[in-house]
Order: sequence, then structure tokens, then C-alpha cells
Amino acid sequence: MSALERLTIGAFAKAAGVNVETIRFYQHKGLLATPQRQYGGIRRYGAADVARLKFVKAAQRLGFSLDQIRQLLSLEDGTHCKEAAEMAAKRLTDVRAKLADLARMEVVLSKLVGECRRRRGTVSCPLIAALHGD
Amino acid sequence: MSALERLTIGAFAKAAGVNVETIRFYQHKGLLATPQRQYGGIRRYGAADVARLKFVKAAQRLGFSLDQIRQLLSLEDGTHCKEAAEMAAKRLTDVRAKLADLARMEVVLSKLVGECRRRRGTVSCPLIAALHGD
DNA sequence: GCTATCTCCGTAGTCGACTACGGAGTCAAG
DNA sequence: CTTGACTCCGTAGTCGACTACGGAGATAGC
Repeated sequence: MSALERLTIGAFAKAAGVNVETIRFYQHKGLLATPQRQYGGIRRYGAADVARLKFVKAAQRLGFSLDQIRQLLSLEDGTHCKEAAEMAAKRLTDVRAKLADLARMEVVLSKLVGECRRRRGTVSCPLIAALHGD
Repeated sequence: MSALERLTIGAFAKAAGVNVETIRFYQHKGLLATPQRQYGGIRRYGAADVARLKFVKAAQRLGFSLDQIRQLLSLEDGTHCKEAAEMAAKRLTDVRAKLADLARMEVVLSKLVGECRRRRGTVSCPLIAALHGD
């Protein structure tokens, strides 16, 4: 058994690039297992745990919530592609909705910033005026 | 004095399209004033209060936080366009950063959803495989 | 064998924008 | 003048993803 199979929680955290507290938090949330202690000693972790945690972090980079990630983990064997694809599709819908929202803000803000730059010294501030409902 | 100058908090809330509790919350946060009670009676609100609350809501639609909105309100007279424009520019930067983040997610997710659709029935699920680090 | 560093575990705090609750006081309509 | 709706006020709870704390036990290095 290599050293990679006898990691302390601290080494595990370092290997996955997270804090120890984050691991405990994920265990509490049911995202990671809490291995048995040996001889009343401390808990040890292995490469499979590291892989699982990296899976969680990868899903997080796509914006999945921890609850959704728990769902995804239950499909982890790869034989439930349909369900997984549905979750991704739903997430994609959410992402596009947020993109549209931000794009709307971007349009308004960039227009107002431009106006403020141009209208320097004018009576009223275009941004404030816009917030007052034009 | 019209009825618009003697609004109860409930009428004020309705006029601005928010909940009563939201108004109290904003008062507590220093975004809205808390008018004096008359003869130990109840507090009354006017059109200026409605306008101020609508200003808050308009700023919120651009994604400003309540703290930032309090800043904006202090520039409300329109004579501090430079400061206001700076806040808008900063907000615009944040919006663009989030847009970039979401766009990155959109690319990955739409690719994976497409692969899942195409590769139906293949051994492993493209989404799960991707989360496992390819 | 001592000591410094972990580990364990539960509880509580953080941030942001509210929402909910509860008991007492006030007001308006009939 | 009663009744029912509304107001006042403070405190506490919600959601999501952590972060912080504290005291006791375990372990590794010298």
C-alpha cells in the first residue's frame, strides 16, 4: 500500500487543494465518505477519495451546487448518462439565463459609463438620472 | 397635501412594489429614512420616499449591492458624476468578469450536452468522464 | 519522552438580501 | 364602539458554501 492510500486528512486536503474544514464540511453534507478509524487512531484517506473530491471541484467550476453535485456523484459509475445529461442541460439553461441577465446589465452600464465620460460637466449625471427612471 | 404624501408603510410598499418587511430592512440598513411618528401615531411616507425606493430597485437591477447603493444614494444630487461613473465602471468590470466566467461554463456545458446526445448508448458518459478529468 | 503539530468533533459565525414571528398598540369602517 | 386589518419593533431564521474556534486525544520528529 503506497503512501497515497494512507493519507491523513491534512495530506488529503493538500493533495486535493482544499482546506481540511472543507473536507469535514463535505463529509457532513454526504459528498464524501468518513472512513473508519483504525485502532482508535486517526482516519486515513486514499486516491479514490482524492478523485472524488476533484470530481466535486470540477463540477463546481461548471456552477453546480453541492446538492446537484451529490446527485451527480450518485450517477458516477457512468451508466446513467441520460440523467446526467438532463442535469447538465438544466444547468445550461440556468447559465444561459444568467448570461442574458448579465448581458442586459452590460449593455446598460457600458452605455451609461460612456455617457458619463462624454457628458463631463453637464448639469446632471446620466447614471443618477437613469436610476431615477430617466 | 395629496394622499401620496400620507402613505402608510403598507401603501408605500404597494406603491413601490416591495414588501413591508423590505422597507423596514432598508431603513435598518440606512438606505431609507424612518420618518417621525405624528402624535404617537403611525409613520407616514411620501412621493420622495417612493422615488428613493425605486432608485434602489433600479440600481439593484444593474446588480449593485445594497452597500454600493447606499454609496450611490449619497451622490444622488447628480453633482458627483465622476464618483458615480467610477462606481458604474467598477460594476461594469465585475459584470464582464462574471460574463466571461459564465461564457466559459456555457462552452463546456453545451459541448458536453451535445456529446451526451450524440454518444447515446456508449460505454461511459461524456459528462461524468469530463468531471473525472477526462 | 517530550513537545510541537495534527486530528477529532460539535457548535457557531460569515455574507447578502431578505422573510418570518409575535405581542402590543393604532386606525378605519360599519 | 367593536372588530378586523394594519403598524411597530426586535429578534431570529433562511440559503449556500464555507470558515473559525476550542479543548481533548493522537502522532511524528528529535
